[in-house]
Amino acid sequence: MEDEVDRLVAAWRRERPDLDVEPLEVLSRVSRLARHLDRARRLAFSEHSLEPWEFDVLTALRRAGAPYQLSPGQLLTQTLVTSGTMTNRIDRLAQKGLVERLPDPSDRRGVLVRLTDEGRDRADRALAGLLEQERAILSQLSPAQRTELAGLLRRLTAPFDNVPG
Amino acid sequence: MEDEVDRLVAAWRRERPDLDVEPLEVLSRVSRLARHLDRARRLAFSEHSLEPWEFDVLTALRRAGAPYQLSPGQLLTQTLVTSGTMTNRIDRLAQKGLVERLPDPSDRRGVLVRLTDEGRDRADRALAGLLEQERAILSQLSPAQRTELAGLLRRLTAPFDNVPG
DNA sequence: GTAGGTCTTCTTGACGTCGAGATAATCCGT
DNA sequence: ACGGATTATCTCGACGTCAAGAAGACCTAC
Repeated sequence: MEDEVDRLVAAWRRERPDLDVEPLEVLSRVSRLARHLDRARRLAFSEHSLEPWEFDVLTALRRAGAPYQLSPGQLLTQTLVTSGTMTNRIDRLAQKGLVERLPDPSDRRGVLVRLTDEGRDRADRALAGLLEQERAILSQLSPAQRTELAGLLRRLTAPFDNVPG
Repeated sequence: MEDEVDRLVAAWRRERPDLDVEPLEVLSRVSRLARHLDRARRLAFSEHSLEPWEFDVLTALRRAGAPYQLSPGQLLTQTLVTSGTMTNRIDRLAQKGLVERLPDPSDRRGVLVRLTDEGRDRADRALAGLLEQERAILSQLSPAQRTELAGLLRRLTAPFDNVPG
């Protein structure tokens, strides 16, 4: 089955036969698939009245385990947004009663963000819905292919996740 | 080499052992990698004074081949943005002299967006830079692995690219 | 102890995107 | 021809993000 990237690559080979556009076969698919996934996630979360950005923050806290609290800085590395964005997200989640800000007892510069009970329930319910949807998308692949794909992607993400940048 | 998604999945297995979170091994990596790629692209394009969104529109037109023109609607399907966003993008690119709007001779509702000579040069130069950067990222994989990865990703993107949605 | 550098979080203003709706032209069945 | 449905593009207001920088707290070497 052909996709948009096949058409895109064919067009480049026609227009710029002097260039080797093979990298696009992988990385353009990654970017486009992520965009499609964003849209699908937005739809799936709307059943739980959650936005994708809310889900990202709430589940990061949920994963931390009891007492479900992390610093804004820790949330940054998990969600890949800037600090200004995170401040804003925490503000809005706190206003909705899904998280609360506490002073960090061991560092007076710092803050701890803690999930409320309602925040935890919302995160748990939305996660179940997301997994169901993702399984449907991945049904195009056999279990072995999914493992293979995850392994290849890890080789690309690891350098980003393990350097200072 | 471990990445953030390995840590994320391990955390879920600890906190929610009742759930099968295997889908995240693939799809969370796709989303996170796309985010890293966005940042890297922004950096690469800044050498050419181009924003990623400008690159996306200019290269779509460049790929179309002479006379380098497409309708706003055709640009939508290639760039995965909404129509309001595309109108705005065309406005700003036209103001910079990189594209121009022409009436569609065969449909008076329609418009054709055409690349100017400068727009074409900018697109060509930025593409070369992007490919160089992407090759560096993909150097983590052998040629055979890159082909394998592209094929697996195509199976996931094709359903999105080939349905009305 | 104290000065300089480094963290951590928050503030601010500009920017780009989205979603919903408006407008205008085209298509199609009768 | 005609009316209704459809299509193409644009308008507008709300929203979320970013980048840069500010303020305060911490740390280390002297």
